Amino acid sequence: MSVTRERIIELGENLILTKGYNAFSYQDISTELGIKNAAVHYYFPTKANLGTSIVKTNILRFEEMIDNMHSRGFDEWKQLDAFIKIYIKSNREQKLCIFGSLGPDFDTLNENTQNELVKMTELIVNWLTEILTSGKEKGFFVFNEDSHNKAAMIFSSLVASLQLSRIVKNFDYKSFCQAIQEGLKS
Amino acid sequence: MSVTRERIIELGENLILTKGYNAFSYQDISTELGIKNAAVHYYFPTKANLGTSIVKTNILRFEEMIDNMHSRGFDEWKQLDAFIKIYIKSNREQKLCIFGSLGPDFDTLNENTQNELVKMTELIVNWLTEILTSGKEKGFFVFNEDSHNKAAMIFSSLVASLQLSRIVKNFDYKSFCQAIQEGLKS
DNA sequence: AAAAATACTTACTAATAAGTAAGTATCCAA
DNA sequence: TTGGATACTTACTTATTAGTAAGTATTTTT
Repeated sequence: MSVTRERIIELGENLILTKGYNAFSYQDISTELGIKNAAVHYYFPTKANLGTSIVKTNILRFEEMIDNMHSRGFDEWKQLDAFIKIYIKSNREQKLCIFGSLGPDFDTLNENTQNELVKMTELIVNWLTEILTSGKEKGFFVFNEDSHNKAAMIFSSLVASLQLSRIVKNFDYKSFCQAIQEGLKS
Repeated sequence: MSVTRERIIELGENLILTKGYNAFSYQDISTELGIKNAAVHYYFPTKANLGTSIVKTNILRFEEMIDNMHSRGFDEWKQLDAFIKIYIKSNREQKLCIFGSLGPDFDTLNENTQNELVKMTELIVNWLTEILTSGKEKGFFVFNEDSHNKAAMIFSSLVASLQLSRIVKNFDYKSFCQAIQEGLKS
């Protein structure tokens, strides 16, 4: 596949994660890549097209990560830890996550992009629910809440705390993530 | 103060909570109010001006709520419950909260708006930290985490789950909030 | 009654946005 | 070697945006 195409997706994603979907333009991408605005339209006729592709890329990336973890025989703790590490990395790079960034713009998104975002979100929350459930059964995790609610809690915490971290000074994201994990022990 | 001015703030806030800051325009407001675009500029010369006023209004509203709860002698449970009820109401109205909506757009906001948003966020998180601390001291709340992390967790959960609720079908927001509160008992 | 403040409208400007049609250069395959 | 696919550029259009300058009607103050 085309290198330019991939760089557009990468740059578009970064712009969404820093400025938000409705604040970035094709010009932002084209000037950064040293090409013309129309060249971006060559690969992605509409912004909705690009948005959808970016979410689809995120879905693929997540599915690959899960497959990879399964093939490596990761237990529930390791899987959760790997997931949390993605957020720690995002925080280090001063970025949000795709859900936290596109979520508030949901109503302004194209139907296809909305559908992919729904797909991605359900994929993540359902996966989290499952590892919490099986981890609890195995005695790894201790919590009283319903697994789905607990999954939503952990996911929501990670998502919105990326925003908190950018806004509240001296917010210790790593310590926050540790607290989430510690909370699953007792 | 002017009725029109207040309706602009109210409408602007609603637009931020549904479409996001960068997706709404003065035209959205003026057509809804049956006035001209320039009339909105009469009250708020720039969009940054309006944004800042909206956040300031939210700060005032929050401070009034706290004062009100203090004068009514609300204990920590009742205070937390009142806070959570705001989110339940937002969810019922299919809205996000101002932090969850402006957070992702932070870098695109005017400096004054950013400062107010920081102020509001710290106000909320510090207040939550305080009631968690004193509630724990009194034996009302039971949790092992550091109060500040726990406050960030609860706040983040409430914020991002408003987004989750719009995106994931069959998400039971009330049950989710109950789970948060139950989690403070054992 | 005159002056001034209030609450707008009219009629714009300048910038930026997404998007497109038509053209060009390069490379690869038949 | 020629035709077509690929990867763009040039040069636009149309729409929308924030923002403004100048004018008008109404109310309030002096």
